[in-house]
Amino acid sequence: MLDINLIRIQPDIVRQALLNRNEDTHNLDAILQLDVQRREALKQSEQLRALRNTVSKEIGKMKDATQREAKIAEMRRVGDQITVLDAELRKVETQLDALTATLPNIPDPRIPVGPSEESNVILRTVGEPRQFGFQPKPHWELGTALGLLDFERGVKLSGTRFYVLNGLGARLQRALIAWMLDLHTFQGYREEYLPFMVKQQILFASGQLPKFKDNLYHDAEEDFWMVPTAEVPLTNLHGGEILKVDDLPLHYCAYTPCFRREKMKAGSDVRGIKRGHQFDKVEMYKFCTPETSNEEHEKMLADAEAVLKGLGLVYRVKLLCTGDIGFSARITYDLEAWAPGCGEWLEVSSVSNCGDFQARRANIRYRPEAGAKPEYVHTLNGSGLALPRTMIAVMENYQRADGSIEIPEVLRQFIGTDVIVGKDELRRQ
RNA sequence: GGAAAGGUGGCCGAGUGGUUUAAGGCGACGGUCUUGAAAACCGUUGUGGGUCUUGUGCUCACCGUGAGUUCGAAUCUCACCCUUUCCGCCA
Repeated sequence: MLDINLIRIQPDIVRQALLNRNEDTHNLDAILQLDVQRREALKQSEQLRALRNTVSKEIGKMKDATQREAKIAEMRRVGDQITVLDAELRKVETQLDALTATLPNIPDPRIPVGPSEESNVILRTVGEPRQFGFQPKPHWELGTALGLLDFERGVKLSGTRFYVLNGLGARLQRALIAWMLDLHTFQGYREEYLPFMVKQQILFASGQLPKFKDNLYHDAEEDFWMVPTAEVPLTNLHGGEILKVDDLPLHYCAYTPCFRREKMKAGSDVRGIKRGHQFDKVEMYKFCTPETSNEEHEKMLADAEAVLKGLGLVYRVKLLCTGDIGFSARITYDLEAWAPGCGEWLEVSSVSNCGDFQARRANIRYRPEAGAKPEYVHTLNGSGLALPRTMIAVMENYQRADGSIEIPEVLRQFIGTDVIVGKDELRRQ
């Protein structure tokens, strides 16, 4: 949520931000007008309330019955006026809030301006793609041959784009989760186990609602919404709180499944486990002061990169442009891992600084010093990492000519083997 | 799911329609005293909005949430949420 004072005083900044994001600006003019109406109605209503408050107190002390009745009648009329004004005020406020809630965050001036992903900038590529002495296979071939992946049974259970991980396939994912959480804990993030279903308000605060309702799953009868990312419950962990400045920055990490209703383009990403309605992710999250958020953002990027480095994967770092960053973000780095089998750079992480945008929606503040007014914290989130795509990168990069898959060093103690050779070995496990 | 009791400031806790402008206490902060500290004493104390004469300013709202009754609601009515205890069910 943007500060209404900012919108009022510097509407041009907001207008330019919308244009840079390739979004239209007509809501902005409506907001400015509603804001004027709101303050006018509020002023009138409050003046009448002030009058009623003082007169009502006098009524309580009045002895003269006639005089008393006259004042009561007068205040009854004032009350009626207040009722009318308040109804008007509520209407205006509802409209104003609805429109303000649709305004995205203002992009950081450091990011490239551009209407679409074409304008994203690749900052660096880390590592050299491995040279294979054979044609590397895509993970769906490797996985099914080794008995790690079962697409048919996934479809049987839940339909297209669902899959089952078998045996060491499931175990590889669990090993990745356990190792990543341990790594992040070592990096200073506290591990949290969170609800996977949350209330509607929680999704509003992190910025998914109202705009992206179509991408969410929810219970038809109860106010339960399936989380699309751990960022949602993590943002709201401290919702409505005034944090102690000495406790900042707060670092959290969490493993959750993620549920996303996505309109999948027919024919794209159909094969394999790259994109589905359900996937697992380990997430990092920070609450910090405005002064440190840029620095914390860079550190979080390094923490996400450490996961890729630990796994020995080749990746590149992308700085997203104004047209491609998320609704709540001011600046976002994407990390893309190289997958030689399917020949793609796979987005495995997105590391964003949301500034005070989510903190306003979730009302998360801190007191800079004793006695000072509370101010909004900054919030940051980053994947560390998304599991299916990390699985793809590991499987495809560590495959050998005979179709077996070597296990990255760091995962061996979690999975209990150095190599996945095939179904026969699976049975012996 | 059933029954009962509850929900008031950072915390405890009083408050059943009008000196409540939410008592009192604890804590915290500031001051006096002290070589220093403690104690004692004095003072201060939440959040958000509006407004201008930017002030120790004025004003509105906030006692779980939302409606309602009333000239006036923490207080009365209704609905809902949450907590605690007991019963039932359950991995």
